[in-house]
Amino acid sequence: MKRTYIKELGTKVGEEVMIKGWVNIRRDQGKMIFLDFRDMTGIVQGVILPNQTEALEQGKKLRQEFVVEVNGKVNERPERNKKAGILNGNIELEILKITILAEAAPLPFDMSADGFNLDLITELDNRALTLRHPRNQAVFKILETVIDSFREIMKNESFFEFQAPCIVPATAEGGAEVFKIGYFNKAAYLTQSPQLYKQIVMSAFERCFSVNKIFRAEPSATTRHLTEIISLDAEMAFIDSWTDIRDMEEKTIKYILEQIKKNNAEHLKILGVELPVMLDKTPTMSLREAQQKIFEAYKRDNRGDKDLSSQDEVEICEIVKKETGSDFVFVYGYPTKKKPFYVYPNPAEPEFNEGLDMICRGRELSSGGRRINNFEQLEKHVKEWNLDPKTITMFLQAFKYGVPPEGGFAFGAERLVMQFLNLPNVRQAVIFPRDMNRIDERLEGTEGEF
RNA sequence: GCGGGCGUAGCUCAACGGUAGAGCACUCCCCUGUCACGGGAGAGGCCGUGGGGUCAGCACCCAUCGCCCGCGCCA
Repeated sequence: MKRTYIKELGTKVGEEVMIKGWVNIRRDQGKMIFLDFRDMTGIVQGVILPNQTEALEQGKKLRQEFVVEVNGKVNERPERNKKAGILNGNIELEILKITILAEAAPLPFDMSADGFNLDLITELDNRALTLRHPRNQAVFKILETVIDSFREIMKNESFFEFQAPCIVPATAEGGAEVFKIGYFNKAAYLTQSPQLYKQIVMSAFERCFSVNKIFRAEPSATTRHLTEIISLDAEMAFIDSWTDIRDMEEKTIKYILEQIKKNNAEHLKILGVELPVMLDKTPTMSLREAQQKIFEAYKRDNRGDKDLSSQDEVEICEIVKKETGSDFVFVYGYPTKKKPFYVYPNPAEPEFNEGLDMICRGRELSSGGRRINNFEQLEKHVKEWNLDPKTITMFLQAFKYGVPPEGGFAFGAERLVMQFLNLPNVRQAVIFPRDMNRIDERLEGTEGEF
């Protein structure tokens, strides 16, 4: 008999079917047993009636996560036993025969919907098992949608997709710490950003994007840092102003939110979360304006700081939410000297640049902005930033031969999911998170020190 | 890196200067309509580790390791 997926059982009332899946839970009533089965499409309740002596005997052996093949008949439930609002709430499978395909050891923790409340460390130490929980699957399905829909909107907007390299020579970008690796008898590094590569590719293709793993060796043990990150990067030429970048970024996020709403309604329901609100026009302000607003509302004077602190990001979002209802805000205009060499200084006020951050629900989700496209200006910045031009020869070569006014942006995919779903820790948005203290297993002591 | 908090059963957590507890999971028994059922019994602990003070410590003090949260750095 051909396998029927659990989601399809509702269309087979009265028919005999065969399903395959896992035992979600057993409710043993003695003379009859209820069993919930799970496959990749959903859950259904099965019942072994008292006259099915062979099936009862098999049913007694089953525990959670046993893998089974079940033959049975799809019945409409008696009226008083119907459950509204859940898949297969109106039907059940009358079990005729159970074949055990694989046994499962007793679970090391409670997988029930109510009891699934694990310490992060337990969750990650048992990833192979916790990945089976609907709540986790909901998160990772949404991450999948984020990446898919980023690709879709980029392609719809005529961006060319390329794969940036992960192994890079000495890095020119300041900021984040890099991982050094052995490369034959030389040193190389893991990329911390496809930034320079996407600018080179843009110089040939006008518009490009990449979905890339990037690596940060920062000793940051926080709820929002990883050492291995999925970076969603875009770069576009022939812009008139940094506001073109903002508009494209806004359009991108809007599309991603729409796709999540469309494709992941049931996952959002499982997680019990509301997506952030994006208005038609997202509020946009300069760094100094943001700091002024914070000063006026909270009497904390950070006017003059080079960037928004974590608390500033929380507060500016509170202010914007209250004033406009938006969960997003763009902040532009950072001190030129405090940002990477390629960021475009505002011609009217060169001490501030046209860098752009997007903040959502109190956390920075993205940074971007307009870049310098004039070769002489770029060379001047390389010198002023004390960079060795030899380490970015290929990058400079692109600009030597003519590059239009341009800019771009990047999102951390995991942090995006974290903010959209209100997860308390970014590790919950990654199936196999890497951080300072973990590569699958916890890194303890000095054993295997490099 | 700095600051704060927490380490008790497989998991999630109580309690308490004087005999170590619950819920779930596990083993066994009962249960014909449950909704990740219900009832009963059992098993399971060097109270993270090492010191110290006390007649007496899981509890108080010190050290150490681990984890969580915040800050810094960053996306």
